[in-house]
Amino acid sequence: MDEKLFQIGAVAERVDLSLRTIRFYDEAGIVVPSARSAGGFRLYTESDIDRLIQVKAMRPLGFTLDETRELMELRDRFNTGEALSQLERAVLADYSERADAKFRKRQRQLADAQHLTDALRREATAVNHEPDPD
Amino acid sequence: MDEKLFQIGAVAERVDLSLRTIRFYDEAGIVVPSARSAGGFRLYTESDIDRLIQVKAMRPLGFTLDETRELMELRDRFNTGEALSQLERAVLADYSERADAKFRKRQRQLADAQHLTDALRREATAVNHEPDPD
DNA sequence: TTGCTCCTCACGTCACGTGAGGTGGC
DNA sequence: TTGCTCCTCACGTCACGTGAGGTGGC
Repeated sequence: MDEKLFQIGAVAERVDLSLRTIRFYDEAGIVVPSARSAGGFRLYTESDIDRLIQVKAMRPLGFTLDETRELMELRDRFNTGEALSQLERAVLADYSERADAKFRKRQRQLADAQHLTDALRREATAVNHEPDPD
Repeated sequence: MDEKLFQIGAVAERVDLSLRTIRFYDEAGIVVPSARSAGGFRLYTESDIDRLIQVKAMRPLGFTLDETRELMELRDRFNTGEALSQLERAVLADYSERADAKFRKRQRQLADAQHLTDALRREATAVNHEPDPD
């Protein structure tokens, strides 16, 4: 295959995650690099990097890393054509519903945050058009 | 004034924050209840509750609690008609800009999360329409 | 008086941040 | 060989969660 491999620094820059976070995801078994150099450097393939991007995208949903790992494993097995048991399919469907619910919750929270930033902007604008107190 | 006062439990239910979080915001000086009962119970006014709602709305922006407290203090002083110094007005404007930037960042992150939930929904739907593996 | 609500420690947790000291590789 | 990149501990941090043991108030 002779696949292109990336060291952690290049990966961090591409996906915009800290080195610590990427190492942490390795330790937690969420995104384990496909290879290591002779000297022990983590070496990531394009598909490892895709996985990191997926995991990063999940973060706003507020799943724990344990949940994230379980979900990623199920999705991997589904996307590689592996057959899932009845239970596993139910678990996958449950994650999907919970993800939707969490997404809608974040959307509401972000709408509230927007109202706040709007109010803040009005205040900051107003205060800088007032006469100087000296 | 004879203002209506609320115990922490009623407040928690109204604003949908945990008792621990509300106590934590008190300890951190972010939302300190306007009164205590003779027995030491925290007693919140409507305006205390408004403050809690504002603080809650700020959370998705990812400011630290120290920053949140500083910003709330500046906003309070502005909204009660107090004059702000040149420096304070600049700080307020800076918070406003940072809040906008953080908001837009969260918006992008949430859009990424939506793509992920969409993909997940497709997978979960597909897997439950496949033939049973037994 | 009972029971539900609240109180203050104080330790635990989750997802990392931040050095400390040491090695790898173009 | 130099310097930049990476490594593994390991402790720190932020925003709370979670009991433990005790008191308040309709």
